[in-house]
Amino acid sequence: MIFTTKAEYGVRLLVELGRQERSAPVSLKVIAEAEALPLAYLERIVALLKRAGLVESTRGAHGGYRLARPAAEIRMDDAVLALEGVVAPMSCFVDDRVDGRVLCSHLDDGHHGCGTRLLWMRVQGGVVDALRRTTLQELVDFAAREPQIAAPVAEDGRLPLRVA
Amino acid sequence: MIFTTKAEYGVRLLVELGRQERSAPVSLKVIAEAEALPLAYLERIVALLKRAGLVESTRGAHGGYRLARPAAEIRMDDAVLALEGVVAPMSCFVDDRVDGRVLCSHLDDGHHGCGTRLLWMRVQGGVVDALRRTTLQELVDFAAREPQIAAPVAEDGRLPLRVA
DNA sequence: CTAACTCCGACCTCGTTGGTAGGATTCGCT
DNA sequence: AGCGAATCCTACCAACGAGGTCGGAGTTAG
Repeated sequence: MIFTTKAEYGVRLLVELGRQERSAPVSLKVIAEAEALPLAYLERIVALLKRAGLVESTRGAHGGYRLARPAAEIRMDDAVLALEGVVAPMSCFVDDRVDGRVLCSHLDDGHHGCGTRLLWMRVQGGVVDALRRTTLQELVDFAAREPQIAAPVAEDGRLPLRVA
Repeated sequence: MIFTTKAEYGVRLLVELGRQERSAPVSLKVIAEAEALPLAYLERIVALLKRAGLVESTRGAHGGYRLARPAAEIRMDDAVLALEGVVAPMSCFVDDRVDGRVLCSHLDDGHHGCGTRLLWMRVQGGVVDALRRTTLQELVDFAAREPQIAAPVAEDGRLPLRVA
């Protein structure tokens, strides 16, 4: 699998926040129940988003989180970067920010250059591209008009954050 | 990291085979030394390529491996599929071959559909696309005209498979 | 017959993933 | 003032997969 649950849960969390665009802050407890995710784990994940400036928090009673800026201005490459760290196809890919190029550390290991570099660069390009051209707003809209397969609302007592 | 060393080593191995297009079979030992990879581990990796029909083997003395078809006809999506198994961005992605669609298992978990599906589908599309439009031949050519950073030939006693 | 190979399965070690536990701290409310 | 709801923070932990080793058995040219 390419991404871990950090990305999965983190993006889900962002989508939930995106539905309540800029209203009162939403507590993690509510989100955890709505998405059926472990609260304690979510706490650690949302910390990543906060450090990246994608999310704001207010502490104390009736506190919670909300988006730091409109969903349309949150690109998913920022989100995933914050959640997963650098997205690279192989461990030998280091992004050296000096000249902005991504290079493969196998280059300097003696023999002919790493024959796989071209491939991994294309793959990484594909991923980064897909992430960058997707905004949180799109995901929110997409989730909203999702076809409901069955039993749309909570037969197990869970509450959707919002019905539509 | 997106891919494991299986993909890395496996593709490297294919590139090495690609350089000797259809000559006598090359033994793993030679490749292992040329690429500085563990022989025993390579054995298991090449088995994956063989099962996928990308590589042929001849046993016994002076045996070894060679490409089952011309490098230009080997697409990297086949290679990576053989090496890594299905490439999916998340564990919830199952590719059900009945109708050819890729779907997310979170769809049937009650509430509103998985808000992240659109994103992961785009990402997967980007990866698969990059893999499919890259042939082994391209990698062989690319590796051949690699700029040598320094000390091109073996100061540590390792032999390049071919000087080029 | 033996050296050089491919083939195969069991085993092992280490780091990461995905959590949990337990507590501070900060605030609204009464 | 004080309680409860929330964010914050660190430490801990079990399970799993990644990456690799080992030992051997089957095959074949010289």
